[in-house]
Amino acid sequence: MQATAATYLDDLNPEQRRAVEHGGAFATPGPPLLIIAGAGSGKTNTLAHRVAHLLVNGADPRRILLMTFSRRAASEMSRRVERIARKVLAGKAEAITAGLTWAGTFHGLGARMLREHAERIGLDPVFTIHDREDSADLMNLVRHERGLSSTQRRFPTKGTCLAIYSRCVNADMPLDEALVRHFPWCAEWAGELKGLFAAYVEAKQANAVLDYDDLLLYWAQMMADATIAQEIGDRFDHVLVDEYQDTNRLQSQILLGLKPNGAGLTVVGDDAQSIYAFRAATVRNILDFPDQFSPRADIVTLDRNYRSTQPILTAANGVIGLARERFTKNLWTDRTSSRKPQLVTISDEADQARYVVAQVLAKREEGIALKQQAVLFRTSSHSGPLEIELTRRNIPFVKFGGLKFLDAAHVKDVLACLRFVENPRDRIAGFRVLHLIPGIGPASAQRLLDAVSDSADPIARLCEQPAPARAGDDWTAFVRTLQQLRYTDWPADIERVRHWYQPHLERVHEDAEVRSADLLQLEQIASGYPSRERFLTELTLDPPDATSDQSGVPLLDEDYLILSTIHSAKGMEWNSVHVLNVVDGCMPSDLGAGTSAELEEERRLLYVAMTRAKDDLHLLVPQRFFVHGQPVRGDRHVYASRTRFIPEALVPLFERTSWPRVQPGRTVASQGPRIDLGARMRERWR
DNA sequence: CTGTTAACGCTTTTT
DNA sequence: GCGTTAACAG
Repeated sequence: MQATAATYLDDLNPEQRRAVEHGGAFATPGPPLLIIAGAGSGKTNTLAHRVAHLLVNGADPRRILLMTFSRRAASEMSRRVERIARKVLAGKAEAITAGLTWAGTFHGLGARMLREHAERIGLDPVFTIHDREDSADLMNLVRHERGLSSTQRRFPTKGTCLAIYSRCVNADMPLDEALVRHFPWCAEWAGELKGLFAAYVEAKQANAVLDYDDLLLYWAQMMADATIAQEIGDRFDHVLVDEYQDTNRLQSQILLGLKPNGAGLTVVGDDAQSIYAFRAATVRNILDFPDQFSPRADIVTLDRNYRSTQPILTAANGVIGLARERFTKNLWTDRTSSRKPQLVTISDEADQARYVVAQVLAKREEGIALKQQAVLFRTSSHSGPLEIELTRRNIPFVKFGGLKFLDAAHVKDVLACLRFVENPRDRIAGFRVLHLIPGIGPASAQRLLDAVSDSADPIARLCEQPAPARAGDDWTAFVRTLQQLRYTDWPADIERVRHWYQPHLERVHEDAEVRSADLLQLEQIASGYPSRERFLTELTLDPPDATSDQSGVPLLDEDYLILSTIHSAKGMEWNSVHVLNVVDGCMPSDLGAGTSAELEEERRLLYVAMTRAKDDLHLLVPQRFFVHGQPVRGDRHVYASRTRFIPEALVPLFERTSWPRVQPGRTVASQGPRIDLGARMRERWR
């Protein structure tokens, strides 16, 4: 290696460097490697250095498979790789990292792999992908057809059915076992469920659609064939997987199919941050990884934390230290500070929102941009009161996680129309579109779909159908649009759909203007994709993940506060972090406190939230919750208590405060505004 | 058969 | 407070 080339590794600590240089600096793949990377230990940086190191030393970027948890993580990785590579390769770096085309999520890469091999595995190459809601709709259809919607005793809902199905697939678990372990209340329906799932699979095949699980399942099945597995495995010299603690059985099968002896395989993760067991991720994947190979995979542990101050880390270690299972490492740092994390008692959620706003504005006065601050919560809806307060005070924010723009009915309508012309066998899409036309209800829609389903060109056949009795002009307009869409013209297609849809939008929805703006935005997004197929696929697999108070994400140079579910905050960091509702019932969620495994996952969730903070951490404990489902001015409430994950013994690791500050002898009414006013004055001149 | 209304029940985290 | 489903009238 040239002496100058090594300088880009100089900033790494010895363990990081060992991880980066593992297997020798050559184009030939080395033995398997497991990197256990604690929170804030420079994991992304290390992985990016490893990729850059491989490239600098002659690895072919097109032969590197990089699997990350989200699309965002993949592009962040590519960005960093390029930056590092540029130090050595200067102008050539960009061209080389541009060759890094196999970087993305398991699901995204799976879709691409399957489309490439579609013919060989008997899949229609124009298959479309169902998101969760579409899958539930199809499940519901099948459920209905099989007479399961009118049973004497209530049959599980479509959502539950899908969850059971998904669990079986992702955990590679027989139905009976999945029922006993995760859905005991549905066990009496085992026979019916089995029949339902068989019919659901047939329906998907008849419709030429894949659901999320299929992308992994088909891929894994494809890898079970030795010939294809070798062919695909041989396309890659290096396979790197990020966030390995959050992968499931199916994903580890795929990985093993790609590289049976582990050569060129690198996985990175942290067993203490495993928070996706609810979708069948298993921490066993990471713990058992080394022993799947002989000789055993090498392990590098990164336990030096560069992110948080010592008091924050000590508190987080305290929380995770009470877990039932010991973890593989203890984090340490040399970032000293005298400031302990705050444990703040507040009266209710409204005060919680006011407190956060006051603190956030105060921080900004100290020079910490809003973007450097985040508010985290267990459940998307927990941020409701805060969102109202932020909107009222005109503070811009962006929210990650929870309900997405793509889940809105009007957006789904437009997408369904595009999906239907792309894949006319997709009955769920077809049904949704036909149903929009006034005068066409469920019966007519089914009849129309039946009439064309056997045709070689269903769209053409549909256009020839006589107008349904009460549809009239609306039918004519629909047919005209379909004919325009038969041969794709991208992105003009989406504009045509929008024009056709506009009158229906205005007829069905009160707030047509707002929704109409959303559709314009969708059209904007669409223009960034090269084709209709790519747009539909990638939008389903990587939906834009932020929503904000204005429609659309604020411009990049604007400053805005980050609101995020803890799950969506994975891998991120901020100077200042507020965690909402650190009370029993929210954390752990009372839905997730059933089994001890679920409870442990909730504990790790709090750990993940706490370790996002660099300098300042506030855990908020509102004492009173208003109960939902009562008259507007209702006063029914429950009292909550501090989360069980911070028992009395851990309290000394925090600074306890309450807000508004209670002074003896004063009544509540006389306290509030004192702290707010300063901020409000400043607010005026923003 | 379609569209409207009333009652019901459930309610996390995400690819 | 929400969306979904069942019942009912047109």
